Amino acid sequence: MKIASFNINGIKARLPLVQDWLGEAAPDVAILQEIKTIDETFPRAVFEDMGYNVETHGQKSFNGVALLSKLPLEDVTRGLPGAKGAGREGVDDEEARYIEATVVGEHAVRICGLYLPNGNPAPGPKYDYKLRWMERLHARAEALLAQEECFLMAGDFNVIPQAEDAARPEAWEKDALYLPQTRQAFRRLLNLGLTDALRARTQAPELYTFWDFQRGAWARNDGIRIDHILLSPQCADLLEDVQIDKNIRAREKPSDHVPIWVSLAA
DNA sequence: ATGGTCGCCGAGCGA
Repeated sequence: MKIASFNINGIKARLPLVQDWLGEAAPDVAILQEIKTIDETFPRAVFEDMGYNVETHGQKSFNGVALLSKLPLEDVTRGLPGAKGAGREGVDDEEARYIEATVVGEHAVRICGLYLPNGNPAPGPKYDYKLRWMERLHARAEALLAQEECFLMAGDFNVIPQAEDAARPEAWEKDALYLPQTRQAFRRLLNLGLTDALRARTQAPELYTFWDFQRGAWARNDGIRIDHILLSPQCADLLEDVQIDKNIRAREKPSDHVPIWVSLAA
């Protein structure tokens, strides 16, 4: 089972690219972030015509996540539990950043798609929200780990885990993506027993998933690795391959992120 | 130090 994550930075602007990529990469499951639209205007029929089941958790203009799957998406939940002032219709967050569903192939895999808050500027209320959100994600991971089943958390974590995950780490020292507290919260997630799929397979440097639109970052390969797929122990047992589709960044009208995917014996 | 670029939508914010 091939499972891919891609921050598309707006589905309206990215539809041709996403269609081309899905046709070529043919993931069984695609986890999308920053759809930047409401559920009603997400072009679900385009993906249904390509053989995908579609579940979205959108909002107007910002954020928004979606799951596409060739197999049925079961037990879909929207929103990360634990927000202060949780409320509307079972959704636990003002910002649409989290969706879960189960896909059943040879094994059942719980898919957790997430768009973690950027957190800049730090310090400040946005950084506080990011750290609280990471605590809530930690709690959700603990709850899922207690079930001892196969699950993965994938998406745009907005975390540069280590210096080798940035072309110029010194440029990020005061940034919410790389501050010590941010990286500690990410390590705490891994220390629960989750596996960073990419780092389980390679320690190679310069494996980036994001290049800023500004300053010719792509042309200079001034990238960072902030899109991650974390595997539960039962899921890590099934890991066959992990890759970053770097070539997608060189296309017409690219996103600033590229896809990352795992292949599981599931 | 600043500005540089995108996408959302139709001004300015978020990244």
